[in-house]
Amino acid sequence: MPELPEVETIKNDLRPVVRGRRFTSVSLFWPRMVIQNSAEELCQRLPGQMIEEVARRGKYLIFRLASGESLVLHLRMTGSLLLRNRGVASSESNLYVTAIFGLGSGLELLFRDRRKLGTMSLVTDEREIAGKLGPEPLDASFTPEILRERLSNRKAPIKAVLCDQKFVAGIGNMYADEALFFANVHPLRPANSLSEEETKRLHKAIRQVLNKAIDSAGASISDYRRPGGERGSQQYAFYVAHRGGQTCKVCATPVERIPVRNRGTYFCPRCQGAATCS
DNA sequence: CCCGGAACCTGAAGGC
DNA sequence: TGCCTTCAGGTTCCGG
Repeated sequence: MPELPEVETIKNDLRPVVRGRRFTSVSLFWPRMVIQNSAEELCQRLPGQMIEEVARRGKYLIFRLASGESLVLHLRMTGSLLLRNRGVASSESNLYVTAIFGLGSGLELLFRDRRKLGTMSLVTDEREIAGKLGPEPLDASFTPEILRERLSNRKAPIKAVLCDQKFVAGIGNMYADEALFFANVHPLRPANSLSEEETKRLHKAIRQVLNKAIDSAGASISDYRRPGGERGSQQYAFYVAHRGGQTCKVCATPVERIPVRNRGTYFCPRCQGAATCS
């Protein structure tokens, strides 16, 4: 599941390769993935446009075009991007392809998506999408004080609030579990019940967990691959995420799995205390 | 505004 | 072996 560290890795890998190139063609095999505008409009307007920059906002990947427009992609759960040279196609890389972008001199960017939930749109202003998101957790402007203030009027479980993209952008199921573990906070705690000390720990844990995952090029627990096809390695370093039935790396207590808002949630019942008291 | 649940999707995994 | 059900989770939409 691509979250902030995975999309950041994709951005870092793509940038040196595609910056300055033009979209020479686009083929859509699942037109419903185009949102905001129509598939026909995107196919008409994108070819010929030059890629000035590749950026990330939350879990969105953004191709900033010289025209001022932006192509905005979201990989959702099973989407991935693969760079390849035309002609060296393997049958494996042809699986689940929903779109192919031509990038000139035989280079292609494939959008692959087993469950077809990924999206793309061509917008005149990237803020049409990025503007609805909460703060970037790795920005200097995201301070412990900002986090505490934003938590103060939310009483939903802290796990659910961390996964809310309008609250903070880029955190999903895996990294919410990891951050709560390192903050020693139970995932079911009401968000507004965290003490100042716990909020500071959570702020620090969010940054550490995300930065460490970026250093590891993300976590390939599902379909996530880097644009060159390589896997990330962060999944091997998880403390609780997707480790149900295994023991806590800190205290050896079995890691538990519970549903929180219908999302599989992993935590250590000893390190992360109780759902109610603080 | 806040909260919880359904819908969108389909391969994988588990039960019988 | 094979059919059937359930699960996976990011986002959007809807109702309370």
